[in-house]
Amino acid sequence: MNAANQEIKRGRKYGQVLNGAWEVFRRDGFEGASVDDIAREAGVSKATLYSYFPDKRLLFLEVAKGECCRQATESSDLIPCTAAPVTVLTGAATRMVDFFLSDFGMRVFRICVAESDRFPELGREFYRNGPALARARLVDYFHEAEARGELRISDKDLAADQFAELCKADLFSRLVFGVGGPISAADRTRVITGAVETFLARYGGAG
Amino acid sequence: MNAANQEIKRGRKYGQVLNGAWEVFRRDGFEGASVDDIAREAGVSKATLYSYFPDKRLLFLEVAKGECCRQATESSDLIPCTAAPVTVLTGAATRMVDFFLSDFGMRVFRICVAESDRFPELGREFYRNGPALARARLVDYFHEAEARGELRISDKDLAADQFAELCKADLFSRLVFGVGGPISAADRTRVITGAVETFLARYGGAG
DNA sequence: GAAAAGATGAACTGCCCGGTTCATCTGTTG
DNA sequence: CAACAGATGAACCGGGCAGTTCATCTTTTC
Repeated sequence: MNAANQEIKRGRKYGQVLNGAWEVFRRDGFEGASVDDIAREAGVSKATLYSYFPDKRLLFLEVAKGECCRQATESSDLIPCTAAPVTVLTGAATRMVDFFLSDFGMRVFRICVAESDRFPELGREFYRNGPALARARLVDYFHEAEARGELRISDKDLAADQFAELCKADLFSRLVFGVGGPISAADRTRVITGAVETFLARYGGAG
Repeated sequence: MNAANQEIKRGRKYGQVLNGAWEVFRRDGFEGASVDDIAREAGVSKATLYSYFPDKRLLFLEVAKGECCRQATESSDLIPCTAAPVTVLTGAATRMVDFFLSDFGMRVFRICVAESDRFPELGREFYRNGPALARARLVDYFHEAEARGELRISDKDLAADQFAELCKADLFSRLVFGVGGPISAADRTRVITGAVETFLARYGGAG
């Protein structure tokens, strides 16, 4: 569709290469992944791989871009925003927690951080059609809810960011630093309800 | 003092090596740092370096451990906890934001994330004498403040985590994903006051 | 000042990896 | 069947890096 794709030859095994590359990249990161490993994982010869992609770096960018798009379209299912704020916010919090506790969310985050020097545009790309979308949707909802008198928020951008951060309480450190053992369903509901309660304590119209 | 230190020979240029290694590691990460670079940066021959440390991995662990300890002892200056909650919390928030916006905080975080596969114990070590200390101090303060009737918190651990997360709103994403340009003093105060206000809206005794 | 301990630097080994090449094989199309 | 494009794999190149070695130089110690 765009210029970047035109630079890259397509062929029968194009998809195989992308899938195998994503598998190895997310397992080993950019430096850790060897092109031989990728070719083996994709069930493709190294020569074939290099006939599609000029080098490892572009292959990585293509894979990451594809995954971000997939993620963006996948999570574009909206919420019914007319329900009570507790309901809407709990749903949003659940989806956010599910995401960054997911295998995918964690791996992408890891790679973004680890490769932020080599691929600064990668983090921006991921943010743009990931967290930024969620944030925009939240802000939209805040406007509607405020019009209905359900919420009262002066700095809606900050409120959205605060809500997202509240959803990470406890869980995020445990994941990133490997502390506190596996995360149970009870842990998740504790954090989610806590986030919603704290948020509504500040911004709830009935507060 | 402990077993690990006994395994490592000391010598005149021991400190030089550690300093140079830290410099290169925090600049280039673990994989990115070459032992030759470290030796050059430390003003020491490679042979000398290897006479102290059996391999690159142990050198890295020693450096990271030392930095974590230094950081832990450095930030052990307590807060006067009898002031009004707004004051105490604003002070705490400022210190937290300063930390994870600092060069050091960001680099250590990056390395922890990037090297979490190779060095899972590193993240735990960092958390133990970094965020965990701050959290414990906050929880202690919550107990005292609650006894004075200034705060009302049922789940104090969760509250401490929420407060820490609130301090990261907006700022964290911008740092990690390289979005939204440099962070101004106004950005910081906006987030800090917002965090304190939201926290007190939920847990403030006078709320 | 002499012996011992430590430091030097430069060369060297072995390994891994990114990228290239090429002769050969396979599948498709007319 | 013939022609052709794509796929193959194995060998190869060049470079970088971890780790070793060693003969020589410097510093400490007595």
